Amino acid sequence: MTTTTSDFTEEKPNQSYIALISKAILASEPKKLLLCDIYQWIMDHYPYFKSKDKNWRNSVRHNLSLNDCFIKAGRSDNGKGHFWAIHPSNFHDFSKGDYHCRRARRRVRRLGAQAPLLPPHPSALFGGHRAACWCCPPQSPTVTYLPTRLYWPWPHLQPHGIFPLVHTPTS
DNA sequence: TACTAAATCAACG
DNA sequence: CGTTGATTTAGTA
Repeated sequence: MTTTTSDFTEEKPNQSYIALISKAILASEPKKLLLCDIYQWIMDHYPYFKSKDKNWRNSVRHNLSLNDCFIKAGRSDNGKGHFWAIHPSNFHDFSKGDYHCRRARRRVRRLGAQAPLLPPHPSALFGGHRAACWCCPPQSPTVTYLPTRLYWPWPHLQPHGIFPLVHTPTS
């Protein structure tokens, strides 16, 4: 049929940017995407964002940078920026459609407002290292922190499935 | 009303 | 591209 109903005025989806970004990332096989691919996924699935107005891209970048639930997961091969992934502490909730980012935002933190970061659940041991699993709910209430929020925090651990290792931050 | 999460606009390196 | 600040808006207590 013709695409004469080219939806000039497609309504903006009532989903948060966190939800949109997360869906894009989770829809990918390695569960990580480059910024440009996040753009593309959102445009492919929500025609509203195909408009000339590209301010929404700023908001996407803003959310990636600001929210702890997004972490950088390595660099692309040819300098197209970072891969973006879901923080393990949020992976399970996000996978089930709960996109509420309860944990603190980077930089903009309020006293006592930072929720404790959940550890990976020790489902197995590999080479003396605790195995992390992004796909299973955390089960260990004993560990109380994650080393870092910006990068995949456990370079020696592989989540459930095929994930690349990520360099650790140097700070 | 006050508080907060999210959205928006935008400067900067 | 990625961070960050400032401001506004929407939802809720």
